[in-house]
Amino acid sequence: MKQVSMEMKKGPWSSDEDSKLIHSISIFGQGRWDSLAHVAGLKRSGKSCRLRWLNYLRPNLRRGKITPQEQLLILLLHFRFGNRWSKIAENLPGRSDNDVKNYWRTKVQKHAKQLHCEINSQQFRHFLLYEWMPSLLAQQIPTSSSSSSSSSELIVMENCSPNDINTYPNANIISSTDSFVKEDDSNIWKNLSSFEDGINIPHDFSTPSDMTLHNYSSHHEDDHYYFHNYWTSAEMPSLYEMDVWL
DNA sequence: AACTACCTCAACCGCGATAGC
DNA sequence: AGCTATCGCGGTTGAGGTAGT
Repeated sequence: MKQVSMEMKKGPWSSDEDSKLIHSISIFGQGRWDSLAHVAGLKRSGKSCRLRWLNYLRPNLRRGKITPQEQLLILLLHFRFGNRWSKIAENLPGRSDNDVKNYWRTKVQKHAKQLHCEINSQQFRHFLLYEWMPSLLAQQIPTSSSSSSSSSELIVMENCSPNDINTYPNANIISSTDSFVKEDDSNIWKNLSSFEDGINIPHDFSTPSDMTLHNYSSHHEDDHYYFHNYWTSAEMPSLYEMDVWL
């Protein structure tokens, strides 16, 4: 029988409570949150402790405004995953699912409301693709000076055509929201296979004339360069990560 | 300066999934 | 197999801050 908790504290956390939780996690690690709350001497539910840790206390959390780059990624990933906030947050280092959810509710839903359209309507989708996302893209600042892990310069590809990827002979697609394989030459889009949401692309699919590849971020770790890109064509956005080692 | 409206975001709740007994 | 505890997720709320009047 589940013990009915007496005098469980709710509401904002004090710095003393934070310290106790951090100290306990440093000793016992994450998980078993109810017992963790107990050994920490906190009159909090395990649930509350878990939330406090994940959304506020854990290391490497990013604070402050969601950057245009992150906004773009949220919009793109929402096309793919819908309201699966934790899935979206996995792709935003240092951001919690709560951050993503809050952004969506306070900014995106509000905007849809102002436009008097449903958030999932074709009209709003069109607005996102052809107005909002391009405006976010325009706010991108090349990140070559922000790199910290290497002295090499970052390569930033902006608004290049799909085939420009072939200028990087060692480029491989390492993950993608769509499944496709880079060709040695010719048309890299040839092997675009299928979309999860049911729109099938035939294997002899050739690069459509209206396809545009956008780069919105790049970073590197050791010898690897990561490019996050998306392409737009026929109202179907896509997202992929390209790994280039030089 | 005081009031109000709006915004942000931390925290709670309910529920389904999973693990363990 | 069934029950209970725990975890994780998405939806929602509300306190505190800020901007506007």
